[in-house]
Amino acid sequence: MDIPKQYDPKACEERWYQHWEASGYFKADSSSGKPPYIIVIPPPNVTGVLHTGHAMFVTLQDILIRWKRMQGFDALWLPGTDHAGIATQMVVSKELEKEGLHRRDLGRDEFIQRVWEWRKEKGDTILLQLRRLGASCDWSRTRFTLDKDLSRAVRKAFVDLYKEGLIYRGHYMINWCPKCGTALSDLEVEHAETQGHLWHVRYPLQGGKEGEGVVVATTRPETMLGDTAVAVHPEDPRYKHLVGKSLILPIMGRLVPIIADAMVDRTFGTGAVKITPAHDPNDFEAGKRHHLKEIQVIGLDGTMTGNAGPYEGQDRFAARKAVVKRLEAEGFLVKVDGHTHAVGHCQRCATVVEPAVSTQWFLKIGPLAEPARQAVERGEVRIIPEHWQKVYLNWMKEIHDWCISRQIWWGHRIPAFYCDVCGKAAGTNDPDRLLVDMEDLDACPYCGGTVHRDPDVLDTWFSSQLWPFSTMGWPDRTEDLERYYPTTVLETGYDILFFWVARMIMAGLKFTGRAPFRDVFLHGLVRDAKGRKMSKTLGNVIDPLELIDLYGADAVRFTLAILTVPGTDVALDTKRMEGYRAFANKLWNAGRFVLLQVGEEVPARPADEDLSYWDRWILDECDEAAARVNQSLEGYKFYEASDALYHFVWHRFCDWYVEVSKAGLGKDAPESRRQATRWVLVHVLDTILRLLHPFMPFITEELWQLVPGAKGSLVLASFPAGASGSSDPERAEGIEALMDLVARIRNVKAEKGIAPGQPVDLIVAPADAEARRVLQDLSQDELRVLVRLSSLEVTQALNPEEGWTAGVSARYKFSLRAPQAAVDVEGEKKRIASELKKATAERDKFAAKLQSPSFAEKAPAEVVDKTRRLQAEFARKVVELEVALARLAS
RNA sequence: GGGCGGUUAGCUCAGCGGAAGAGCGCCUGCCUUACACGCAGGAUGUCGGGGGUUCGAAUCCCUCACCGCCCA
Repeated sequence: MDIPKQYDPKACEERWYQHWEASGYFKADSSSGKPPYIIVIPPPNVTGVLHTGHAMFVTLQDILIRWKRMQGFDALWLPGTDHAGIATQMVVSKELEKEGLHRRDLGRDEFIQRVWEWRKEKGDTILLQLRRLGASCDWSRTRFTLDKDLSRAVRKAFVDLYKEGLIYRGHYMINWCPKCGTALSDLEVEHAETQGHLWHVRYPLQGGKEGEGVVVATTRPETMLGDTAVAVHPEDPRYKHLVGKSLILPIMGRLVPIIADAMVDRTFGTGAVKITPAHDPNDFEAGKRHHLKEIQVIGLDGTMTGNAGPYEGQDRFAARKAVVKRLEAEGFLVKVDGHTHAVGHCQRCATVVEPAVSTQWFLKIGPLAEPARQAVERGEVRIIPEHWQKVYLNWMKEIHDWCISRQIWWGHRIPAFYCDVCGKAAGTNDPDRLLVDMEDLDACPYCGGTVHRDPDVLDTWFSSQLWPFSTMGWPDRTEDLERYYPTTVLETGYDILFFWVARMIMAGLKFTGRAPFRDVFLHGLVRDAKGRKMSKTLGNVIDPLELIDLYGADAVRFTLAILTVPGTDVALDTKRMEGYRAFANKLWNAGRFVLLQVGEEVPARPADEDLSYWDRWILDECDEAAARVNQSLEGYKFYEASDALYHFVWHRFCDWYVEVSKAGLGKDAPESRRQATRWVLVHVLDTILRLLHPFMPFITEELWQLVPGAKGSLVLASFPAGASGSSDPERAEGIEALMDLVARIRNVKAEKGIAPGQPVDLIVAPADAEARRVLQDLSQDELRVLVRLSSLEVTQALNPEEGWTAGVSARYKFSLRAPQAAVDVEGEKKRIASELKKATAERDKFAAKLQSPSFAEKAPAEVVDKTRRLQAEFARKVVELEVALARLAS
């Protein structure tokens, strides 16, 4: 067998992936009779590039899926992509710009054609990239949100909600992105604290004396051009007498009434607020209450309208400056304060969002939110980590209607029609709700006249909310829907809890009567090494494909998994990744060692009595590790599971058992001992590879194929269940005491400058009969391998002689001598004194505890016991170190 | 303004009622026949400040400070 010294990911990743996929291992099999375990993928946008967020979810979801598949579940991981309306339209528009074209130049149909072409080219690259990470998706079920079937689901959902009266159309205040040229939902607006100004402007009182008037404070002075009132609090003594009178609007010269409204916060600014119903959500409401006119002064393109008088055609921000300048020049500007406030920005293009009044489609959310709230409250849907549940419930309580229409072209076109003849209009004037249906209309169902279709498309998330069941064939009652819905786990980033998760729960309950998943696990966001958000402007974006090239997919996956601590964002440090590449290599070499020792023969299972003390110990540890992995994964504790594996493989198996096995494999060892050792090595390696496979699929498969007796693929091998608590605690303590002895001996050698390879003479005196048994009967050979010995003597008492150096460990004291090493008495004293100091501190700490009168009474017996044991152990150590020190001094 | 997190070794973070931990970094030795992507040894912490509950607090409660996120 020829195994290279270094693991080379490039040599096997692609090969194994192709083999797995071609063998159909990832396909769910509804006829298998196995219990199903289902995850639907958070569909990546077809905009095309794999980012660390994708790497994260692939890692976590693939771990779950592979783990459950190995456990014997009919595991289905359903993949797909999202058309991502605004984002994709933006990307393709930019492509067009390179050709000097605007989408309007092409027209709607041709533009959409171009997007489809683009999608065809890019849409599947992302799915290929997911494969590079090892994603074991059932690719035969790949879906796209604009597929015919999924589009039908979207239409069905829209039609049903419309017929039920939950979808309506109306003239309301919405968020408008002037750059994207579309309405946005509240969620698509990101608020950023911005250092701005609070301008105080005096509006003169009509018929008042010179200087008489009301001062209003505003952060957006350009909107004053559209003011139609000034509001004060009805109880405000400063302004009570003015209510009903009128003010002269500066620049425009228009009269605006002073109205009283309880919404006014008397403590903010001057206590008087200008009312601009067309450009502020609160003012819009106030305008409705007081029947005020809406004067639109800022157009949807972000420039001032004809209503803005002298500023018509100016950009909104230029107009702001100009207005302030003029107010100042004319003496209306009273003062300017610095003021930080939250400014809304478009999630997609970062443009400042404009509150605007516009006719849009809305989904009445209350009736959907209530059951969705209850489902989580009752625990039908579990959100993990738990604190997100509070966030969810909080949001559900304050949820408001959802603006679902978008003024773009790429997406699901709203199936609503308007009559050109009788004026019947879907959403607003359609008494029998005939103008929205599953089939397109050719003629008005009311008058037979010609109709035209709504040009708008739906918010992308409107289709995403149906994803767990539209991908399964809904609204048809397909086999897949019957078997694989509801799904088991929804795993995604917490940043789309509202956008996606909450809406899926609402839609799932509404359309299928069932919550779409049982568990929701929300992972943190991947940030850079310093914990900063990755952004193009910061230049700290990490490309997962580059990482895979550098470290291998397994190391990338393992890093992401072990960094996933519930509730915490992930700081991705490539230093860290180097460490897990080293881990992969460590595993590789452990495998190399075992395989080279064992050869191709399948070792026979040894009789129980042939197992050594160390054999039994590592088998116990192995069981414990397996149990811990299972338990941790059940609770979505990816960090715990990965850490348990890392620790077991490196610091139990490699550091100790592999070393110790060299004794069992030695030429002097009896054949039964060698047989047993070989079996244990193979058994533990096999278990490790199975346990690690969900985390590191490639390297584990590559190695496992070489394990004697391995049949088929590791993908379908059974996952070890392990057993916790079944191991022998006395043995574990015995081994630990030996490890401590070894560490102390190595320490003495290192401190004395004896090279690790230099053999020493050793005399060990165990502290008790058990310690003696463990060393003398059970571990002599092992000890010889762990520390190079030229001679070993186990005695009752140490008789110090010239040239020997003393050491004390937890259950053993010892003397060692290196033939050529000189004894440095002063250095020796220093070393022992420092050990003595530590031991004394420990002893006193426990003694103090025991001395507290109520400790023994109130603390549980095993705690008191343990404290006594530790106190005694350190007390003994102190005494022995003191003796050793005294000898040196004499 | 409302809510939610966080503050533990130089850095990134576990631990969440019973001996202060990991990885990386740092220091000192080693090519010891699986691995230098390695081996062995070592140093490093008033567990943000203050108060309380408890036999016992990094861990529970109160309070303050600072940092971050979400929602208005």
